[in-house]
Amino acid sequence: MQEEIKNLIREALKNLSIEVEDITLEHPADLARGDYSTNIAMAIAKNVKENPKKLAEKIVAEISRLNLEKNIEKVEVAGVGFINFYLSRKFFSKSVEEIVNKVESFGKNDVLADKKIMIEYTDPNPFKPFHIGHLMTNAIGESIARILEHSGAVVSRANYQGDVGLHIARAIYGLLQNEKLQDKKGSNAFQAANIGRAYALGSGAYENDVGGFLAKKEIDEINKKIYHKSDKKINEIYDWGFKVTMQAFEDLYKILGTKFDFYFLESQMAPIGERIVRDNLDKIIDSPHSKMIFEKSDDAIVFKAEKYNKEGQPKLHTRVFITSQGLPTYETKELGLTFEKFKTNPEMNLSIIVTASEQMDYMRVVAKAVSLLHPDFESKMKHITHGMMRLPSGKMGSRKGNAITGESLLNDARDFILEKMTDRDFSNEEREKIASDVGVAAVKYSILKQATGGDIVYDFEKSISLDGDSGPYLQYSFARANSVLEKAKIAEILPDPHVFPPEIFEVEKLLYKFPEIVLRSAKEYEPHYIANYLIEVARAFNSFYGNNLIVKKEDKASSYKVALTYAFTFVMKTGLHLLGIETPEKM
RNA sequence: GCUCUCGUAGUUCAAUGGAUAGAACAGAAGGUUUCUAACCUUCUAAUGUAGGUUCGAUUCCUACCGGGAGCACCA
Repeated sequence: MQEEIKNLIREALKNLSIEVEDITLEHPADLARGDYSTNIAMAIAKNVKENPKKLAEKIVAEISRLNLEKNIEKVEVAGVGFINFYLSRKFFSKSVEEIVNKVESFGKNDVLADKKIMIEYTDPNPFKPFHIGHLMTNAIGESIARILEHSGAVVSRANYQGDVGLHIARAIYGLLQNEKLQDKKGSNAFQAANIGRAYALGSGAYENDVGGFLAKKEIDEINKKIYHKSDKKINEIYDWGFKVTMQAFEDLYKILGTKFDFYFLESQMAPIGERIVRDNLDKIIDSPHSKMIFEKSDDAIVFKAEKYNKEGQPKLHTRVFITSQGLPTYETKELGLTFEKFKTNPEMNLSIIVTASEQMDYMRVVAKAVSLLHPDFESKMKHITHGMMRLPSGKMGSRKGNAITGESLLNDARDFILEKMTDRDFSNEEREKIASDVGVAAVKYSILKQATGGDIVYDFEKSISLDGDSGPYLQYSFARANSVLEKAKIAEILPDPHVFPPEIFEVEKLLYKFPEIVLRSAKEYEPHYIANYLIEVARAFNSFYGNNLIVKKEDKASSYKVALTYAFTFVMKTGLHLLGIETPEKM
């Protein structure tokens, strides 16, 4: 449609002997101002030395002369020189027909056809709680993965875990201090929660160790034992703790709707990265200034990235890759990880990492090192960052008063929804499943409704709120629409997009835009365009629902309204899927 | 100090350089013998400050003010 209108404009301009390179065509913010709009008259008015409004009128006259396509109802000049296009009733009924025929493939595009993309996200560490930041990364990563898939990409999901390091020593210290926490009965979540408590215990002991550094010393000792696997008892605890916390994460992924294809462990990436760093130590790379990548400095191996700073690009700084103790740092592991990803997937076109924005600066340094070592990779790496979950002061803690973890938040959301569902007639199993899906929707939506870059002020009450601008609102609209369709089946009213009524419903003016929205989300790696769009569509549908009786035998347009309702459910279902949100048929 | 980010209704968020800055929550007023009221309808209310570029700026540039993050052996 967009191209059709552009060609029409181009033709009209040609008749007026005006040449243009590019025509911008957009949707006016207000539906009352038409379905498409162009600013072309204003843009070229200066060059042609004509009043923009008069020019716009000439163009419109020309377009009208060209015989309007039957898809366009009318064209008019508005404001200071905009040309607005109003699409015809027929266009909208055809778009409803298209959606009904395509079902859930409506909205797909092929800009990334056959591209192989790996996306790494979530990255919780074994022995530590899955906190709300992981929830945030997971929601964003999963949604982007699905959006890219909808654009034709072959996506693999990767998770990267810190399976060695001080955090584990702290947890094991805690477990040794309080053996009750080593309870091996109960669910994975229960055991993992105990390990989380042990971690908090060990962490506190490590940091507040004023009495002669006993705890600190002991934890450092445990750390070495973990590294060398030299202590049988610690090995046993480690094996159990690793397994049970990783399994607890899996249980959460299942609830969240994520399935990873690759797991990378820090301990395995370390030697890979270390070899790369040591092999390139003091090596002069081929560059006009004969600069080195890795060099020694105060016994450590560092990368003085600031040497590569360029005007107009983010400033880089020095990072330590191998400590003076000879141990690889996070940067080296990340370097190893990057190379390992490309090695595992030689055909990979793009490697995406999703993390919090605090990691932005050193990831840039790592990326620079990678691209100096392997220039091919430079354009194939993308780091997507998101803000922090900030808590409004005085509102800490979950409903049960504990610290908020990802799991407690999801549980609280689910319980809150269960309370709301008392009047509905469901089996226990159904009820649990629906409450879980709606709870996940509430949390995910509150993360995905805003642009990924910024912080999110995390308000528990609001995040599980079901009103207005929320995930459950979207699901509710979907469930309602389904209910209408059930009724239509019973009444034997079949959908028919051809018998349309004269009036055009607002929801129709939104549904056909879905593919454009998906495309934009894919290009910008931004799920929130879809979230905002779905709210608009849901609102329009709820309004339609409120003002029309859809299933009504006597109404000739009933079968059209049923078709429109089907179209709405398909778009909503697909859109929510792209956000990583389930669509219960009933709620 | 340097770098990166962000400043929009009372609050939490939108707005590919365009028209009357859009929602939600909170507040005010209505709506249920009809398909799920987790809903609908109506009202009140905002671009940090000062310049610049432009026909036109919330958006781009500069300075300032204010919040957040990062800046050598933690991840």
